[in-house]
Amino acid sequence: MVRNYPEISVCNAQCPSRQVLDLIADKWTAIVIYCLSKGTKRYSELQREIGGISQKMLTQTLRSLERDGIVSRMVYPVVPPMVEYSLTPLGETLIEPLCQLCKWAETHIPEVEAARNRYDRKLL
Amino acid sequence: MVRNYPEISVCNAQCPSRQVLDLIADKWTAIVIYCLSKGTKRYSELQREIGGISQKMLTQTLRSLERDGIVSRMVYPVVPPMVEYSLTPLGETLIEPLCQLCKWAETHIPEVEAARNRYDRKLL
DNA sequence: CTGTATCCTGTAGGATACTG
DNA sequence: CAGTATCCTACAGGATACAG
Repeated sequence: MVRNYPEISVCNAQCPSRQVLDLIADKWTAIVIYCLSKGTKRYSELQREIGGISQKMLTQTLRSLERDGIVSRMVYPVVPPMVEYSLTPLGETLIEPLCQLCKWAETHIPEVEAARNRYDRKLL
Repeated sequence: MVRNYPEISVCNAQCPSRQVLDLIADKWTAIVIYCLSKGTKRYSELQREIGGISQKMLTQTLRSLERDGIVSRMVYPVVPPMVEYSLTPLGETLIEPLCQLCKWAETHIPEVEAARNRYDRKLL
């Protein structure tokens, strides 16, 4: 089945790409994917590696990503429970654009901070 | 001046790259930048092209981007007022990673929608 | 260990009206 | 035209406690 979209563009409010972008546009999604891009991780590993995330948000983010087919969840029937998370093939295709964004963030910190200081000083 | 960061990584809650990522991680920022990547635009043009954005959010997003040195604001002293927005050189460096993300969103809509349907059906 | 269930708060962000 | 100012609401997201 082929659906017919009025116009494929993030600028178009009706375009589903907006929903996809919305998914990325929360506090944790990008970071979780970034973390999983380095390989399969257990729940507790993710929690440990991602500084500041709450259980609720980690679970919620992972569920959402699972629903979207970006993350797969592997449950091992052992005691105590063990659950592994990894990126799906679809999820893998997100690594490059997302990592570029994270790299950008990591690389351009000083410039942004400088710009902010300049701007704030002007306002006085 | 060179600042010394404990560890440069988006996974680190103390890393300023988190702040930068937070900036992108709202509903409109990515879309506004995407729009400006196609050239200088007036306020009203942006509002017209970006479906669903309110005046408040457009102004707020633009101010924030200006503060971060990503967008520059050019005011022409005419009546009625005319204000042009464009990307700064720093802002230009964001185009590629951001556009890749938008492209991803536009390209992978069907897969994500399919995954969601699959997931939701399983839950019944 | 991997979650769920609640409660609670701040704030993102929409709607509307007004201004130089 | 390019914004402010205000009001209002939904919901993101943290803290805490509990469960299988």
